[in-house]
Amino acid sequence: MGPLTTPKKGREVSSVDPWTPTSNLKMLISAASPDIRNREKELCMDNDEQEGLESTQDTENGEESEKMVSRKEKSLGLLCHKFLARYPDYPDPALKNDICLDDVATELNVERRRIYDIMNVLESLHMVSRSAKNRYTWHGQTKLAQTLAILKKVGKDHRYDQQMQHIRQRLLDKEFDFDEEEKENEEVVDLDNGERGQKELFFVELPGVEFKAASVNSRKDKSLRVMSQKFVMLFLVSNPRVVSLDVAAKILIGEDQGADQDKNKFKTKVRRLYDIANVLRSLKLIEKVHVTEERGRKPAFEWVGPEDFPQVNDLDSCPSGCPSKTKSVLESRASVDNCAKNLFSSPEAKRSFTRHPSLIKLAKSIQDDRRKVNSAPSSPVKSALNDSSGTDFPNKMAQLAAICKIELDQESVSGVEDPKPAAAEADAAAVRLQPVSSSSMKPPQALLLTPTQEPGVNTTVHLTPLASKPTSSVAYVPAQCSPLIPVLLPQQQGSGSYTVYLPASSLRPNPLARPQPTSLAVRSMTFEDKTGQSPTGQPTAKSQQVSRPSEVSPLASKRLRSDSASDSSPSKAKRSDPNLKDSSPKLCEILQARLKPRLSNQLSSRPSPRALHLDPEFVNTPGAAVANQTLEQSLETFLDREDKTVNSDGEAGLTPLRAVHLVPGPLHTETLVPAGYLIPISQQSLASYRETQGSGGDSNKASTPTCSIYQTPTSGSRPALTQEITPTGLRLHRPTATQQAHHLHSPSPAILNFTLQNLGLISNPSPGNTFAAPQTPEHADALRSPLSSSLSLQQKGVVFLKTVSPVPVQQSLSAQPLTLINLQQPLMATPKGTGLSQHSFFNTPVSIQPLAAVVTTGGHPTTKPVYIPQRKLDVTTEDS
DNA sequence: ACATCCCGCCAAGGG
DNA sequence: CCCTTGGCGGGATGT
Repeated sequence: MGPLTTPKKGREVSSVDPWTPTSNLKMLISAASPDIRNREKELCMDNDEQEGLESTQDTENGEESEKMVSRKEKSLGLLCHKFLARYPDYPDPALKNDICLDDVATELNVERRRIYDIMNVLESLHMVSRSAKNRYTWHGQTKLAQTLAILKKVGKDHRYDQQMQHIRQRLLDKEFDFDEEEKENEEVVDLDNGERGQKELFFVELPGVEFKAASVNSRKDKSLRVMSQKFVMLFLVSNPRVVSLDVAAKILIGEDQGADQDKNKFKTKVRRLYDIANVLRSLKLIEKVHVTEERGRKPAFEWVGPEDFPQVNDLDSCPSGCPSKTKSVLESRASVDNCAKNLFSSPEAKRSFTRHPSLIKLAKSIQDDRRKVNSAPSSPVKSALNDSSGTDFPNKMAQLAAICKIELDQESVSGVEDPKPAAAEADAAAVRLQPVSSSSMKPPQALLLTPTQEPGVNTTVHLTPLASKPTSSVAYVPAQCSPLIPVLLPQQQGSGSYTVYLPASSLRPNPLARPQPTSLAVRSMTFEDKTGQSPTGQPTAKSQQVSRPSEVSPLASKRLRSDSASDSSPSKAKRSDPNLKDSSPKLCEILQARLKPRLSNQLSSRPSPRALHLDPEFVNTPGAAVANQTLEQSLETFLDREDKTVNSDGEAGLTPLRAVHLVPGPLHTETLVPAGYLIPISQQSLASYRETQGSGGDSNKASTPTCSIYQTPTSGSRPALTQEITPTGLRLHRPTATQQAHHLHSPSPAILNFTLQNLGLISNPSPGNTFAAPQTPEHADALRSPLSSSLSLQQKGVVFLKTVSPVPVQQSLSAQPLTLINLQQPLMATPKGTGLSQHSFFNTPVSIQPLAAVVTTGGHPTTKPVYIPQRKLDVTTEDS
């Protein structure tokens, strides 16, 4: 109820008044805290002295007074507020919102260096983009939803959630149980690591935003930018949207981290995280909180931004590429070129990607670290965290797949192809609709506000169909499920595609050595309610827990083995990488080619459609040597891999249940990803591939072309939500049923496939997501996998966030907490919620104690699985 | 004593 | 060579 109302309100409000964070800020600033005003005054002018002088004793001069100003007044967060106040949240695309660093620095009266810090994080969210030397272009939140969706997707692909779990566990273990379990875990982990070496990703770009300045290209991988994106990803993939500083730092350090340097590195990383966090706070995307464990409180941040968006799917929808496509063939071309450039620093790229110097540096450092860590043959690694090298590969593949999907969507849209099955259509519709519904979130509003842009473009074709069908209902649902469900991004400006740069860090197959636990260990958590309010009661959700190492280990080991077997060894992976590289460019071309005809007339404005960048290092990976394989081969490999992985997962037995029930055939469906790839193929010599795949991998695909595949995720996601709601035990059965029910419209095999995919997808989305990635080798999760989705849900459901602010969002519904929560969050995102929060925030200018957030998890009755929450976590706002 | 994180040195890269 | 970027870590400031 609360949630519902909230949303409505939010929407209403939004409808009435477009949500403009900036505007709100401005208003708040002007109206609210004097402190802020003072600061502004100081900045802007000199006005007089107002009370602001407080700190200063005498203040002879305004200047001096400023000097006296407490450090807080100079905080990056405050500076960022000031900066944000200067631009509209949703700038008119038509206008050129140019930002001159010099001017800003002067006006804000700060050193330039500080502006760079802000710009870097804003850039990581694509709120600005460097247009030229001293110049940035302001995008505001126009692309925020899309960006977040992508980041979430990428984060999941990289299994950040798992990594976090591992780290947390590790920390806990160390703290608690030092030895035994740890060792086991370590070993397991090690194995996993060996298999997967996870790669780090580099900067994720949006289609429309790409780096404009050539200069920029070279440094895309800069830490602040990338770190910021990673940091955000952590929030987006974690169940309770709470990320503790130490965990984040460890993950961001490069997974590896050796014990020794760690300390220094850790400190530095933490410093940067604070910098980033301050900006994100000013953006109202996160709030500071404290996680309380038995041991003590740890600083942490909670995501308070929009939640919803869909994953990659969004992109697809967004991609509406239509517009982009339309923009121009030229652009596409250009984009392609860019892609190529990005991907390959040098022409030689194929063979070995050249790294940018910076990259090299990173790689080195990373490698060094890893070496240290790994040096021990069986250095412990966290299974979850890392992924085997193979994993990395898959991740990349996934990214590519995502891109492909997007493109496919576009194609389908433009082309109208689609033999989609009804179900697929429905799903698609849902997805597409979502954007709108989702719009409850910012994005939608944005759309409303600025109809000009996106409007027509993207949706034209897509929307229509959707609308026709289930629109409202469908849309609605998604919204609820939002978290899991893929939502289309409202903003379609950008094409769906995004570029991901992978760092070389992952060079080693087993990158992660398990970090040694630092003093900071985090515990797994269960959230308890602190305030008595645990929401309505149900309360108990558990946060996740870590599966016990011992338990996991066996499975993990199994999994690993299976994976390895399936994977055909590292060599394969290596090969694939190269292939990918090759393929990616090709794909781009292909896509473009396809698009061109359709696009024929488009506005040239559209930048590149999408580019994928794989990390050069990728190439470097173990074998490094790479032969060029044809795209086809690469694709095939990729597909095979996925299949295998999938199978392996099944083998793992982790969650065979799901797979089995859902679909026998469907399993193949996983091919979703593959499908994406397939698409590209189709263009070239696609047909053959598809067939091959289809026959070999999935009959489904063949039957349901890309569209179905594409959609699948969406539909799947939804169902998953539902399922999740249900208790664990029931879940399995139920979910299926529900899903089916959802899909009832069209029982076609395609549907089944979708369901399967969905399951997989679902699993992915779910925090636990053990399952999600077909490829994931890991392990411990495996146990969870079946449950994982449920757990995650539970967790979600369980967790209640309370905001000090009136808004609220806290209610948790007993029945389907998740849904509610999701809604709420979105609501939060919605104007009202935000407004409130903002108010609070603003009121307390500098220090910000925005909302106190309390996360409580109840006991978590349901979790049967191994993953029982071991410890409690209390999150409290830190105001005090 | 510890958490935060500002400040600004200084290197890298581009022109 | 100069200027823009921005990594990085000392050490000040807040709690």
